[in-house]
This record gives sequence, C-alpha cells and structure tokens, in this order.
Amino acid sequence: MGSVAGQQETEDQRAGGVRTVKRVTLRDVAQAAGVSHQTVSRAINGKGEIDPGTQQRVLDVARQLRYRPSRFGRGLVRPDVVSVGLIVPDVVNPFFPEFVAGVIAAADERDWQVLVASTENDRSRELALVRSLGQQVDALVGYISHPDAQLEPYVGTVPLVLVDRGLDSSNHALVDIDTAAGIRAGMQHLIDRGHRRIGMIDCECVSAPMVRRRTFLEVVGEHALPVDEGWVVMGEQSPAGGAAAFEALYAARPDLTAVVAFNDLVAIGALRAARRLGVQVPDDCALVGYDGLSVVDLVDPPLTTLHLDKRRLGELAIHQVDQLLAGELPPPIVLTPSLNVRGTT
Amino acid sequence: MGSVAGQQETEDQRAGGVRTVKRVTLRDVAQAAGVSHQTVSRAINGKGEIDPGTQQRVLDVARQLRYRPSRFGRGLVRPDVVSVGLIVPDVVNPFFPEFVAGVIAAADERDWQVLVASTENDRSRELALVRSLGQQVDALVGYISHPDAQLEPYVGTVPLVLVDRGLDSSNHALVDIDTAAGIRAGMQHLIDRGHRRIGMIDCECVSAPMVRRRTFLEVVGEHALPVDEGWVVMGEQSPAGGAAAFEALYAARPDLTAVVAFNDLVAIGALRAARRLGVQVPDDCALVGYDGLSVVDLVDPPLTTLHLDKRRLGELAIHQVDQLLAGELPPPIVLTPSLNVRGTT
DNA sequence: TTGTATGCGTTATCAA
DNA sequence: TTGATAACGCATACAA
Repeated sequence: MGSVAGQQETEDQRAGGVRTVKRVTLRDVAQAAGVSHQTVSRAINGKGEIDPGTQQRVLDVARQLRYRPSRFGRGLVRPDVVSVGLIVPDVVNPFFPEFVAGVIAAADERDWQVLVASTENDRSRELALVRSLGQQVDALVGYISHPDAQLEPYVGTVPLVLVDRGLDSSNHALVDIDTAAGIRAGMQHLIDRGHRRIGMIDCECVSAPMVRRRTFLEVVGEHALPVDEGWVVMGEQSPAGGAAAFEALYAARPDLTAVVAFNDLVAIGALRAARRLGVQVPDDCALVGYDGLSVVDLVDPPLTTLHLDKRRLGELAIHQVDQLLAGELPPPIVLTPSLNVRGTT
Repeated sequence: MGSVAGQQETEDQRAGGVRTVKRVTLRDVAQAAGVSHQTVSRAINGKGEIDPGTQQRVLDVARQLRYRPSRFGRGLVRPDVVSVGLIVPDVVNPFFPEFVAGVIAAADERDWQVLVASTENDRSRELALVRSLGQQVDALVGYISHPDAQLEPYVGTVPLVLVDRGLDSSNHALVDIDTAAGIRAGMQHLIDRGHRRIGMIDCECVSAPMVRRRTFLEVVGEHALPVDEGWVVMGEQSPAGGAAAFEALYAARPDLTAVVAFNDLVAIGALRAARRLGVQVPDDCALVGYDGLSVVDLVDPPLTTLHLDKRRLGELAIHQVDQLLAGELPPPIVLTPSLNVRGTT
C-alpha cells in the first residue's frame, strides 16, 4: 500500500511548497489515493454508493496523511450548528458553575454548542473577549461588568444577552436578579423573628453597586431599627473577608443579634469568626447569607440564605438568546432569590 | 435612505424564495447597497481603501439587513482559530470547575477556544458527544469513563486527550492521577500518627475502580493492621453517602481511630455524621479526605486531605493537546496528590 | 460505482 | 477608490 510514498509524492507536488504547513485537504487524499476528491468525500462520510475496497483504501491513505475534515469547509455547506459564547468572570467561584451548567444544559437541549471563556476576574479582559468571541459565535451570553456605553463599540453585530446588571441596558437582552427583593426578604425574616439590632457585611460589587446596603438601610428606616455608623461594614468578597468583617462588626456593635452578609462565602467566613469569638450562631447572633450555594449545607450549622436559582439563570439566558436569534428583542427577565431557612437563624 | 426598500427588493429577488430562511450574505448587502460584494467586505472589516461615504452607506444597509459575517466563510479563508472541545461529567461537582479553569486558562494562553460540554453524569452521552463535538473542534479533552475499545469507533480522527483513566490507553494522549500513591501517602500519615484501627469509605468509581480499596488493603497488609470484613464500607459518592457510610462503619467498628474517605465530599459527610454520633474529630477519630476541594477549608475543623492540583490537571491536558497537534503522541503525564494536613488528623 | 461541475460566504489579488 | 476573479475545503446534484 504505497500510501507513505503517496504522501511524499503529494508533498512534492505541492506547488507553493514554500508556504507554511499547508493543511491536508480532500484533494490531497484524492490525489494520493488516485481517485477523485468526490470519492474521498464519500469514503470519509460513510455514505453508501462506494466500493468497499476503494473506501478502505481511501480511508487508509487519509489516515496516513493525517487528514482531518475542515470544520469550516463543512460548516459552509451543511446546515449551521448554532454556537453560543459564554463569558463569565470566574469558573471556580462556586456561584458560576451552576450558572454555566444551566447555560450548557439549555443549549444542549437545542443542540447548540457553548464556547466558554473566563475573564479570570480581570475586567480589562471583558471587552476584548466580547469582540473576539463575538466574531466566532452566533450569540453571546455575558456576565459583564462594563456599562453599555463602553461595551457598545466591541459588541459589533452579535446578539448579546447580559446577566445580572440592573436594567440600565436597552440594546441587549437581559436576565436580571432582584437583589433588593432578596435582601428585603432576608431582613423581613430577621425582623419577624424579633431581631432589631441587625448588622450588614457589604462588599464591593460592580454589577449591583450599593443595592444591598441601600435596601438594608431602607428596611432599617421603615422599621425604625437602630442605625448609625458601625452597623454596616465593608469586607473583601471571600470567607477571610467575611471573617474580618464580622470581627469588625462585632467589635463596633457587640450587642448585635443578627447579620446579613453580602453572600454565602462571606457569611461562612463570618460564621467561623463568630465561633472563634465565642458567639453562638444562631443563639447569640443570627446569620443570613446570599446566593444559595450548595456549600451552605456543608457548614455547621447549615446556613440560612437567600437562594438564587443560578441554573435557571443560565437557562433563561439561553431562552433570551433564542428570542434574539428569532429577531426579537425580548423584555428583561427578572429572577428573585427565595429565602431558604436553615440553621443560622 | 431606501434601505428598507432595499431589503424588500433583496428578498424578492432571491431566486429560490421558497427555501428556509436564507442567511443574509455579503452579496445581499452588496446588491442592496448597489456596490460589489468586495466593497462590502472592505466596509465591514474597516480596512482603509474605501470612501468614507460609501462605507457608511454600506454599513447602514448591512445593519438594516441584519447582516452578520459567517464564521465559516471567514474561517475558510483566514488563519484557523484552534478550538478544543472539553467533555466533563459534571460542571457543578466542585472537582471539575477547577479542572475546567485550568483547561480554559492554558487554552487562552495559546489563543485557543474551548467548547465545553457536559454529560451531566450520564455515561450514555459520552460517546455521542465525542463524535459530534469531535467533528467541530481541532482536538478533544475528555474526562471519559468508557474504555478505549468502546470509544474508538466514535473518536474518528480527532486528536484526543484522556484524563484520569489509568494507563490502559495507548492510542490517545493521557493525563493521569496516581491515586494509589495518594492513598498510600494518606495511610502512611495516619500510621505515622500511631493509628492502627483504620477504616475506609469507598465508592463506585468507573475511572479507577478499586484502586483506593486495593491500595488500602495493601498498606494494611504491609503494616499488619487489623483487617477483615467491616473495615471497608461502600457509600454513595456524596456527603449524604459519606454520612451513612460513616455510621455503618462506626456501628461495625466502634473502636476505629481513623477513616480514609473516597473523597472530600464523602469525608465532609462523614464529619457531620461523626459529630452527630458524638465522635470527636480528630480526637476520637481522625479523617482524611481526597481531592483537595477548596470547600475543605470551610468546614470545621478544616479537613485533612490528599490535595490534587486540578487546575494543573487541566493545564497539562492542554499541553498534551499541544503535542498532539504537533503530530506527536506524547507519553502519559501523571499527577500525584499531595498530603495536606489540616484539622481532622 | 465513480467523476465533473457547482456553490457555500468570505478574503485576497490584481486590474480598472 | 472600486470591481472582477480566484481561491479556501467541502458536499451534493448530476452525468458518466
């Protein structure tokens, strides 16, 4: 089976032999196998209408030559496979995998593909990603922190679904989270249980800046709870940050009876700090998290939290893509976290 | 600007107006704008060599017509963008996001794209995914449970990197985990601390069946530790499963002083069960996990575990892809977990 | 069963 | 500045 010889031959016959590694094409295989490129196509795709002998021969030659069909050539001539680009800030932060899973599942249901890209919490990478990925896909779903105005020049013509960024955006489809309603539910829960001396651990947050704190203060005002400096502390958005923030909060207000945390990770840090300080949770101090990560069930006691259906969030994003691809600009969809009472309240 | 009229016109002029939603092409825009498709191309890509007036006009028409460049048409004629398909069993299981992050990061470094697919723990989806995704990408990285023999017909010609499946595989590139060495290190640690009555919670595991148990028994034999029925229990691969398994183990061997768990999630379940049973960890019973999930630091006490660098695992997989794409079949790479002593031993 | 010719949507070359 | 023409790699009628 002079296939190896065939390969040599093919290489030599290449006219512009100088150019960089030319890709092996259907015609190269055809030439090497001494058939038409048509026959090769048939052999590769396993359609009938071909002599088993030649098919095998062609297949052998193809393997020798390391032939791989070009997805572009194919895509051009076959019904398009829809592909969606997904941009998230971080794949490891336990908030996002569930969201990504939702996107992938909903996409899969439609036989769509998902290209996942992560900015690795580097905001400066967002814009470049929007542009480059946007050129390679049929639509984009993005957990993007940049405001519309900055985004626009990079978006080009790609249909875009923005997630969790308030309703400031109008050119693109939106899936949003009603954080204010969530915080409000958490506060109400604490108030219902008789808490009045409630503190908050807040964090920097580009997507919904100040929302938690603002809502907190609103509710505090509505119920005439004690409020002045010291009831709200800022912390790093991490367990360690939550621990430090709790310590600061406890130092300033040792008589507090409940804390609302920016999110679950922060709350878990606060929980550990409380334990270290000898503060019993929930007896001495109740604690409410936010996000509803699955890890809240692994800590002790399990964390009461405002549970957001992150998987659903992803599914809805794909739903919005669907609309966009159909030529509609759908109205925003808003998801509200639901209170999940466990062991810390 | 009779662009809307232009659109009508274009639609009407389409010969086979019957066919399903034809995609808007460069030529459609050209016709509507009254220029050559070449000029449209120039306008879209913002190359110079075009009159600003016509450029603007063309751009307007393109927008009216909702024109989007075809990635296939482009891909055919521009230097290829390498894309890697990634198949994992589950995006939500905290083991995988770190792995995925490693793959994405290493791919990104090379300006490659990553298409992520999940089998959602449904083994039966693996093969179909290998085939379909394999056709759309330049290489595949797979956390695949099927043995080579079953896999082969579905692989086709796509370069494939298999992760964590023992070294039974030869046609494909491999990144493996030396689980035996990990378990051995964990056992040795316990033995060094004077433990002799050690139990194990094992789970079903397709990728490395029996490895933990086998290694456990080897070490037990080498050190003449007590061994008979009851020292190894099987459990579901989850915190709940770990809890149930610990209860069973404790019921059978109430005098045990240490437990090696299948993985961290199982170990965390065991930890909770121990607490419920009034067994102090680590004083009454030490506990060693496996995987090194970041959640081990969130439980109390933090879990001693055999830490596997999952991110690195992903990076190495891309490294293997690199070799494969260069035409080499690289030797397997083996990663060994390292003992991470925290609060449960 | 096999080969020829054509078109998919884009960019590049070159002439006008 | 613009346009005609030729690739790019593949699949599919249609002819042989």
